[in-house]
Order: sequence, then C-alpha cells, then structure tokens
Amino acid sequence: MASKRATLADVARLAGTSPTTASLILNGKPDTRFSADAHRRVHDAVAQLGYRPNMGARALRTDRSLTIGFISDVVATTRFASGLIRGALEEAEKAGHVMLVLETGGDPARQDEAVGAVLDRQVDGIVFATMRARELVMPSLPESTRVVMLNATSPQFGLSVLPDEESGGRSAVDLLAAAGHTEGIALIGQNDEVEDDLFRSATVARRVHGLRSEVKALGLSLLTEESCWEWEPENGYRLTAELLDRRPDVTSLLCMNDRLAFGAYQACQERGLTVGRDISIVSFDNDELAAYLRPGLTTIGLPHEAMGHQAVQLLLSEAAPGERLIEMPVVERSSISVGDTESSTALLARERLDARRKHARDTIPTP
Amino acid sequence: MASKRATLADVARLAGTSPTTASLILNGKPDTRFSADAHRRVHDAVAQLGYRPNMGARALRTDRSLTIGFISDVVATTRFASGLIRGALEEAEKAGHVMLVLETGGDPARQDEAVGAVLDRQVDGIVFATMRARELVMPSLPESTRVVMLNATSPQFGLSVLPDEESGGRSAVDLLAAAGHTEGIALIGQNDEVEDDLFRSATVARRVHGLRSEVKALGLSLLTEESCWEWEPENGYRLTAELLDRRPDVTSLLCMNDRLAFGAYQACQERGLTVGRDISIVSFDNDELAAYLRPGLTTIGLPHEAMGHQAVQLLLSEAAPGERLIEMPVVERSSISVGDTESSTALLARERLDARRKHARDTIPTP
DNA sequence: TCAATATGGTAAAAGCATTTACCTACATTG
DNA sequence: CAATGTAGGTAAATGCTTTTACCATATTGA
Repeated sequence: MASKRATLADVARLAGTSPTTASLILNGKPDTRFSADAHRRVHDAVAQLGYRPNMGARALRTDRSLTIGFISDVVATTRFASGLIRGALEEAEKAGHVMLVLETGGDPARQDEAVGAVLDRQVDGIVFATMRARELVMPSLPESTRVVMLNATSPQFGLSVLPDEESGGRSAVDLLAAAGHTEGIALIGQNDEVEDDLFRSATVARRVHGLRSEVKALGLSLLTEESCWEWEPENGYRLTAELLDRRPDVTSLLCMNDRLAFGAYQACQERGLTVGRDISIVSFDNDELAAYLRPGLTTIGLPHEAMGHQAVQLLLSEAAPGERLIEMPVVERSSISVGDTESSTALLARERLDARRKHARDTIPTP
Repeated sequence: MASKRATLADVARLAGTSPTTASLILNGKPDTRFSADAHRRVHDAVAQLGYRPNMGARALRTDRSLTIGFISDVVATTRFASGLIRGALEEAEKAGHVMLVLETGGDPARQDEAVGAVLDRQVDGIVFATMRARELVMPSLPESTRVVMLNATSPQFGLSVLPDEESGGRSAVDLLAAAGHTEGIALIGQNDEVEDDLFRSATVARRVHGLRSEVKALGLSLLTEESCWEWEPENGYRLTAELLDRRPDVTSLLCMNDRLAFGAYQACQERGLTVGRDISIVSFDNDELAAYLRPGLTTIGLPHEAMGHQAVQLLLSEAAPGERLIEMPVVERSSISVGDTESSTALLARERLDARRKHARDTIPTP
C-alpha cells in the first residue's frame, strides 16, 4: 500500500487545499492565518498518508538540512573517542538533527574529501573532532559554514571545546590532600621535554601545570617526579618498582593516566603493598580499566560525553568564538587510603575541591 | 570570492553550453556523445569553479543519495561497538558513500524516529546494528529499502552479518590442543540455562556448541565446566580460585570472555601459578584488556571491523538474503604454555586450525 | 536529387517543498 | 458610494540536477 512516499501535493489534494496552504499550515508559526477547518483537514491528511517532508527538497529551498557533519581523525582506534560521538549524537537528536559521521585518519586528503562530502549534503554545521593532533589545519570553507573544534583547536576556527585539564590536575592533588596525604606524593609519568606530538604536549602541559600549582597552593611539595615517555603499563610498573625500592617514604602516587596506574598496581602488589590501604593511587582518564582493578582506581575522568554534547550545542547556537573548558569529573573508587582528614590542609583541599565541583555544575548546562 | 557555491548552471554558462550538455558530459558513460572540445570546456569550468553537485538536488531526481543510514542500539556504551562503525565507515567511504549514524538505545520509539529520519534523507539503504538484542523487531519499511542486520537477525529482513561463534569456539579448543594440552581443560563461565537475554543466549549457545564439538572431534573431554551468569572479573576470580583449590589437575582454562580471564589471572597469580607456564588460558573477545595483561592473553577476537565492512558491502550490492558468518580471528599472545606439540592430537588440532584460517581467508573478501 | 542517418547539441519537464506576490469576497469606515 | 481592510486562500517562482524528447546541420547512400 505505501508503495510510494506521500508528497506535500498528495496531502494538499487529500485535504482539498493548495500545496501552498498545506505547507503554510504545517510550517507557519502564526496559526491563525488559515481557518480552523483547513488546519484540521491538512493535519488529518498528513496523519492518514503518513506524510513526512523530503529533507533534500526542503534543504534545496531553505538551506537548512537538519543534518550536521561530524568529522574526526579517529573515532574507534582510540578507546575514548566514542564518548565524543555519543554525546554529540544525543545532543543532535535532542535538537532534531541527524549526524553524518566521517573519519579521516588524520590524512589531509581524506579530510578535504570529507569536508567536501558533507558540504555537498548541505550540512548545517561541522564538528571537527580529534584524538591526536591538537592544532588542526583545515581546508578553507565557505564563510557561512558554522564550525566547532572538538578536543582540538585551530587557527582558523575560533570555537573549541576542550577538557579542563588544569582543573583536573588540581582535583587529583586535592583528592589526595583531602584524604590526609600531604607528603610522600610522587608524580609518575609527567614529561616536560618538548614533544612533537602536539596533542599530548598541550594536554600534558595543562594537566601538569594544574597539579603543580595546586600542590603549591596547598603549601605542599612533591616528593619526586618520575618521568617517562610512553604512558603504558610497563612504564608504570618499572617506574613504580624502582621508586618503591628507592624511597620507602612514598605514600601516594599521582599517575598521569590509568594505564600507568595499572602498572603501578602490579608493582605495589608484588611488594606486598595493598593499594588503598598501604599506598594511595590517583590517576587520569577513567579508562575502562579503572573499574576492573581491585581495588577500584580513583581517577580524574576525561569528560568526552559532555564535550560532545557541548560541541553540538554550540554549533547549533549562535555562540561566540572562544575556548570552552569542560570540567573533568572526579570518579572516586577505592585506591586512596584515608588518613587524617581533619588537618587544616585536608580541610582546605576539600573545600577547593567542592568549590570546583560546584562551579562545574553551574557552568556546564549539559545534564 | 567563493561566496556562493557554484551550480551546474554556472558551469554551463562558463563553458558556453547548456546545463543539459554539462550534466551529460559530467555523468554520461559514453564519452563520445559530445565533441572533445565541449568536454574540455566543461571540465575546465568545473575545475575553475570548484563545482560539486548538490546531493540533495541530485537525490531528488535520481533517488540515490550516496548516503547510508547506520542505526544501532548502542555504539559507545559497549566497548566493542565502535569496531562495527569503523568497518562500516571505511567500506562506505570506499564506495563513495557517507554514513548517517543514529543511536536508539534499543527504545522502539526512538528506533521508529531514527528510521523516519534516515528515510527522510533518502538513504540508499540501512544497516541495523546491535550489541544487545539478537532478534530485532523493526518498523515496517517501504518495500524498496535495502536493509542489512549487523550483529543481529530479524524475522523481517533476511540479510544479516554475524560472527562465526561456532568456528571461534572450535579454534579456542584447537589452540589448546595444538599446544599439547589434551587433558585438564576447564571451561569457565558457560551457562546453559535459558536466558531472557536473547543476544547472549544465541551467541553463547553457538560458542559453547563449537567448543564442545571440537573437544569431541579431537577425541578429548573437558575436565569440568564452571558456569556463572555475569561475565565479570569477580566471577572469573571466584570460579578459578575455587576450581584451583578443588582440582589440582587442571592445566588449562577456557574462559568465555576476556573479563573472566582477567579474574582468572588474579586467582592464578595469588596461588603462585604463572600463566603461560604453569597454566594456560585462552578466552574470547579480544578486549582491550587482553593486551595489557602480563603475559598477554591469547584470545579469539570478535571480528567487528570485518563485520562492519561486510555489512556495507552487502548493503550496496545486490546480495541475496542469508546469514553471513565472519570468521573470528585468533590472536595469539603468551597465555598458553607449550607442551607436547608432536602428539597426534596436537597435529590434528593444528591442521584443523589452519584449515579454518585458510577457509576464512578465501571466504571473506574484506582486507 | 531525395531520403536516411549521424553528429552535436538544447528546451523543458520532473522531482519536492517553500515563499513571494497576488487574488477574491466580504465587511467596515468616512 | 468609494475607499480601505481583512480573512482565507492560491499561482507561480525558486532552489539544483537529471533526463526525455526534440532540433538543426551535414553527410552518406541510392
């Protein structure tokens, strides 16, 4: 029966009106323009035929397609990226939009192709997401195209959404201090060297800067900083093992990411130290891994989903250029032992932590 | 300068031809239809203006949008699903298509909306992907809409792409047997009970069936089957710990997934058993986790990426209905100790394993 | 020389929704 | 009575591409 899709002309015919009238009734804001009867007839016809407008035809006329382009370098290769997509997808759906997802692998040629492909489909805007490069050089676009950079910045497009790494760094320190760990804190995995990996150097710099300034703000100091290049379990293991053997006075580990922490767990266990009791660990990313570890790893999460939401929201609003920083959630599990939580430093740390959380709640409107 | 997008009319004007001619030259197969000079002029104009056809307008006329819809219940929630997307994305790009990705969370209302939304955009076909339900009830679609089910089946749509779970089960057993483990093999995590989770019961049944029949085919038998409901590390740990204490003669563990194996590792380590030397473990899924473990976990991977490729390929071809089973890759790491690899059983197992691999290579054309 | 057939092209319709400019019939106002 | 409004509605243009049907002109064959 539904052999052919109904068109507006069909609706008009069935309702006994002109297509103009039908269109005006279906799209016009001032409902008073036509008689109540005409309204009824048109809506009945729509329901009866199951009419839905053809978006291609509409876009042709209105230049709005209710479609947005999401172009990323890698979505699936990196285990986190899907959070960005999911957030964006949800927000798009909420706004009645649909999302064209393309991947470029970071290759400029494919990137150009991707931009062309979405432009050919008259998207209402483009989100450029990345997990690798920080500064993205983009093909030039028509003036009117709305663009937001997601987890990236670009010299050409001013609007970007990033995790608030500095604030995250601060939170990690506060977490330790609030639990009473005011000395014997080691930083594992930081790396101050100039890197050619722009992405990492930018995020690392902010994260480390946050850590260090919070340490200072609380009047503390780090016992040691153990640096390494690859943030993989091996290095976490090695660094921690060496450190533990060298400095028996270490009480807490700040790991730059969860994989390093994973290695650190192993080193601790081997030495008979129970994490969350004899030694405290806090790290970054909230990798899937973090939930599997025993005891659960307390970590400062990357707010990918919230970032995705925010990006699409900004894309569809008339937002002004600028960097939008999204608070990194602290996810507390059981890798921090509790000591003297009543010291003035602990109190101060908790206060600062809470203030930051509150600020985040007030700032990002995304649920 | 490029203030407005060039249209075909612009091209025609610049080339000094009619739009008809320009269109025919750009799309027509028989290149001889027009003069060489006309060809040149049109192509020059295209290059000069950077003309690209407006897909909406084209789709209006031709009913082909070079766009496909990818509708899934959950892409990001499950850590694997992104492989499906990536595979599909790559294949789509290869075919000059672009992909609209929507997520429904499994909610029928959202599912209907999603179908409507992609149909409104005149997609050339729809891939329904799922990580949860196995049998999917879909809204009714126009006859002509091409559909393929990805990691799912449906009473309404005949074409589906699934992992070859049975073959994967066989491979796991062969892997152990080929390394000389012909007795003392325990199965961890299987569950024969009737489940209301259709998805799991279908895949588990095939996987287990494969395991058991391969055991039989090699003339072996399982030492024990330890069943549990949730395939989480806790259970892997508990089941293995109990088993180890009860049966000192266990030499190998077949875990139903990598998370169970993760728990099993811990239990073994606690008892002073070195995985890959004192005890062998093989499991399923090739979770991210599997690479982090020390020693690396040998596992039978879910071929999500290949499945995504295949799905889109089938969607865009005139493929006949049926179930397409994609071979599960065996990814060998170091969790299996090597024993007597020269026994006739070991030889037989290796032979069967190789035959299956070869078959897979010949069968799935996807790189 | 007439008819047939290439050769190289074009006008116009179709596909669908939106929107501008206009129209009719009636009522009101001065 | 003429002028003005207003309520309720429509014809036709527009956005862009593809495609059908048709047109000249020149060449060839008989």
